[in-house]
Amino acid sequence: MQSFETAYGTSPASLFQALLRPDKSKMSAAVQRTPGGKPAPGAGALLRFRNNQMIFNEGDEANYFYMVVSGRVRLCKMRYDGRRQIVDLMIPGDIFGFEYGTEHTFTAEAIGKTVLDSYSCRPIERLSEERLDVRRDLMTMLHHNLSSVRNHMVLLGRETARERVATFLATLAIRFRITGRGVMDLGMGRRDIADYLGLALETVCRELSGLRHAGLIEILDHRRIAVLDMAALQSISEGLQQRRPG
Amino acid sequence: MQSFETAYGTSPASLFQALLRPDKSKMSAAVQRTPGGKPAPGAGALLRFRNNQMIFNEGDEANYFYMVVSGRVRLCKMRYDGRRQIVDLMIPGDIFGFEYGTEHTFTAEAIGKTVLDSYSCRPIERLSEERLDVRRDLMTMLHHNLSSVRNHMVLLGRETARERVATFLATLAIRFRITGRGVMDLGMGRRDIADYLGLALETVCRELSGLRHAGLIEILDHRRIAVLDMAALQSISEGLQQRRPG
DNA sequence: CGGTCTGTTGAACGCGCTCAAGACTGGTGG
DNA sequence: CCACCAGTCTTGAGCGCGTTCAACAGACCG
Repeated sequence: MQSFETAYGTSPASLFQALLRPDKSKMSAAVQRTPGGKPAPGAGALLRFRNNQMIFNEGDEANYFYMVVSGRVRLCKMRYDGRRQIVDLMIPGDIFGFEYGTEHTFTAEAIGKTVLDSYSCRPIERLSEERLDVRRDLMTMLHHNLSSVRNHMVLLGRETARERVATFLATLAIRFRITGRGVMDLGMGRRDIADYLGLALETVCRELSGLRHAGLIEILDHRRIAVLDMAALQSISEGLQQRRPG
Repeated sequence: MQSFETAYGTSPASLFQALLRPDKSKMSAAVQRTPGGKPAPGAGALLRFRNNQMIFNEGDEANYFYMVVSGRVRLCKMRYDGRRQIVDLMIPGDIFGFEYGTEHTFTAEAIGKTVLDSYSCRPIERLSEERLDVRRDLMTMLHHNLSSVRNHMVLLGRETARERVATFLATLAIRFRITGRGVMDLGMGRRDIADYLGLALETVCRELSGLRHAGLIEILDHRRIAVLDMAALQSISEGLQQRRPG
């Protein structure tokens, strides 16, 4: 079974291993990594956030970017009437908030108790002007973000509720390096899942119950879910399950 | 009234004016621009596409990128069962297909008769290693794409059908530099609009009819729409119209 | 142990979808 | 030039998925 303490996101962290290499880096805020690969506080300032605490707001000046050490972070867009869309979810190891422009284009909030490593944007911008590999990593990170966000657009535009929840679970499992069976800590409530998947909170509950009754998952407690049949989850996620008979 | 011949996309074209500056550029494939700002064929190879013709497929090796000279291009993702989500729409002046990675992460297809200017990726990658301003423009373009795609996620996840169609029209009008009243050529059919907005084709028809009956637009023919009340369109787009009484 | 927040389940509604028919458009060949 | 035809658009009718509203159960925390 996967340990949550050592689990961390695929996305930009691995890319940034080179970027933030302490030995070669001239940047003072270099990230130190423990042998196990677990993200650990580096020379950047460690910040602690409580549940639902705002990290930065859409429109704020972008002077810092962050790496998740523990907890979860939601990147979201709000509308005046309270409707909310989570555009990305950050898990330990993920990096967010780096803008080449001047201000943040989304709001970032902590989900649960969250620890972040924060870095000033300027040094890395300067570094990227000196070093080719740093530039490549920044570009790769941006492209990776763009690609994953586009995949999520297909989910929001063209998937059924059941498919969305299955995709969410399968994708999260992969990010946590769970291949077959395994337990994972969602680290967030139904409200956040719903706003990420573009569904009502109650629909998320119902679909999770449905997947449980189908024997694909087990709901250990509100936050922790055991994946029992990853293949079936992925099958539903890809729409191979009873859609359009014939 | 806006002339379609001189209209071109806001997004990356203006950013790339500096990038592809012919005088300073060492790249042979420099874009020449007419005084009016209209995108014109440069030293890049001119390619002509017929309606629905594939430009490149998801997974294809990414050796070229393109600028739209005339026509429209859809960037889309397909699912096995035929469901389709258009992740971005390109209008004249827009640039697409530049990947810092190795392969394209989406499919590109021409909508209607379309002319593209094509450029090899390598020269610009080399150029970006020499010139700071080129790097900045590439980064800015990527960030712009990321930001606009995230805005579209809010539409797909949290907007009503009426709001989506109003947002579509208002956004397109702005891209065509229409401020108050004006006529614009959508350049695409209802099917494409539907797949861009995550709706059924019939729903797009109904909502367009609704906006017409409300006096906000006029449908001149299948492709051309006159915007009569831009403010009202934007008001609906932002959800300020009768949602949640009280 | 009480209070509040979160999750679950049921019932009913309604938005947007599906299915279907008809109108319109644009392109083609006689 | 017009007749034809295929493709696209429009509108109607009915349905169903996911939402809303509501009640209750469970979990967490002081």
